[in-house]
Amino acid sequence: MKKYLQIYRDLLSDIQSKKYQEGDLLPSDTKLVMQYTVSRETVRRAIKLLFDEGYIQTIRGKGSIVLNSDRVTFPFSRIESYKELVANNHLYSENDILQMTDHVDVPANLLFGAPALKAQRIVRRRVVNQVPTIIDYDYINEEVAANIPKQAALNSLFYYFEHDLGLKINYAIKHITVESADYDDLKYLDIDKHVPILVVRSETRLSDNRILSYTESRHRADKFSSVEFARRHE
Amino acid sequence: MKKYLQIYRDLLSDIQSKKYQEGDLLPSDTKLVMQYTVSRETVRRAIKLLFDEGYIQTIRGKGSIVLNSDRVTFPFSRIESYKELVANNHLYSENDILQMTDHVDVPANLLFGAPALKAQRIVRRRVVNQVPTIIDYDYINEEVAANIPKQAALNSLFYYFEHDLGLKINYAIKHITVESADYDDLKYLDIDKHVPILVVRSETRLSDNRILSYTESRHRADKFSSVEFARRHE
DNA sequence: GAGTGGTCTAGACCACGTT
DNA sequence: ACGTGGTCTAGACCACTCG
Repeated sequence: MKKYLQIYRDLLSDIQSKKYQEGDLLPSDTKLVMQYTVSRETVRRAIKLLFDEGYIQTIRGKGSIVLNSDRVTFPFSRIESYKELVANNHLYSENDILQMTDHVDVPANLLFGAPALKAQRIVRRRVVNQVPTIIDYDYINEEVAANIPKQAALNSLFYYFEHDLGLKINYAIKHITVESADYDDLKYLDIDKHVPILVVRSETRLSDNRILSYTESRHRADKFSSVEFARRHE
Repeated sequence: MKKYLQIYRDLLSDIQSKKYQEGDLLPSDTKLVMQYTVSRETVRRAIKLLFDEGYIQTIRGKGSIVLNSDRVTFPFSRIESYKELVANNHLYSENDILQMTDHVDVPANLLFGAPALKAQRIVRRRVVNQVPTIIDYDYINEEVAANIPKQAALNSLFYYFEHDLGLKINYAIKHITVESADYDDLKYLDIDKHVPILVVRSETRLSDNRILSYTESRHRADKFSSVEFARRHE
């Protein structure tokens, strides 16, 4: 077990359980060094992680202040599976599989500079609190994963990729726009044609930089909300 | 000058100038240690920064691969001033000041757990490539900055805060939704009432955790596009 | 086996805030 | 003056990729 991750998780869990509340100071570097009997750089790695993810604010000469981190909902700047999203936000949700097709072409112009690929196409609808809210079109690179079982698509593709196939998902490039509803949006989301659609098109890559999938996620914009933590650089 | 930042900037500039192209390997840690005559941890700080911001992918046993980073446009996960946005995207843009008012109340329910504050209200319109595209409502905390000159609002509030006032901007919490156009949207953006508005409401904080401002940024959604780099955690 | 990145140590000096 | 976080050093061992 990586030591800095253990310290990070311990502190994070204390923040999330409100043991440390907004405005509180975390234990100082020195205290954590003694408590965990590790070197200071190791402690600082854990602190840096909490800082990067917006859980704390570090102030020199003072300490590490806990910030308000009660912000979830649909994230742009991290990869989260729909299943995780539902769990984190305590939603009630159901999935339909609308289609599963093999050997579909994904043309290069949909991807961010990557060559075209053969994929398995999976179309799913997410029903949140009884309301049809999202249609996901997933194109899974057949060179990475083929013949995906229906049950994996019903449960969570990411869970299947990570736990069953042992794939390491690394990053995605997401393109966000707002568009008009198309025929299938009207049909499957049961909306009026004036309801806008927030569209997230993303290309997901593995740790070895292979393309795992291209996904188009179409959200009823009137049901959409996102909270992001943004830092100022340099 | 911080050594790791110098190394970071040198490498970043080589990436952006295409000296290192997509798929190329950066010099190894060992080479950078020799080149800059610094310790390895210092090199690794620079590499970690490039990794965190999505410029490279590190692969153990192999090296640091340069990724495609031709993605700009409106960012959610970083704080960027409108002026910087325009420069990075090579847009042609003009600003109108629609209103400047002193001593406006910002009620606590607009903020993320912070108490209400007195602010200077600045309303501006951004005209991008001749098209009125964004209306920004800024509420600047009067305890931090008061009597902001008109010229600062015309040029860049962030530039004024950072360079003229010496303030250190740290982070923001942004709330993103899609809404219908209101009366002022129709009037100042000159749009049809069916054009949706992408709304970003954000609370910006300084390094000492004081609130700098609350901002509501209303974008013509049909002109909006954003590209985000997202990582998978744990 | 040689080279790569990932983690860790035990020190050190500095800038800053509080007392 | 003292405690805090920020940076840096000169080592070390490990897991991994590649020829």
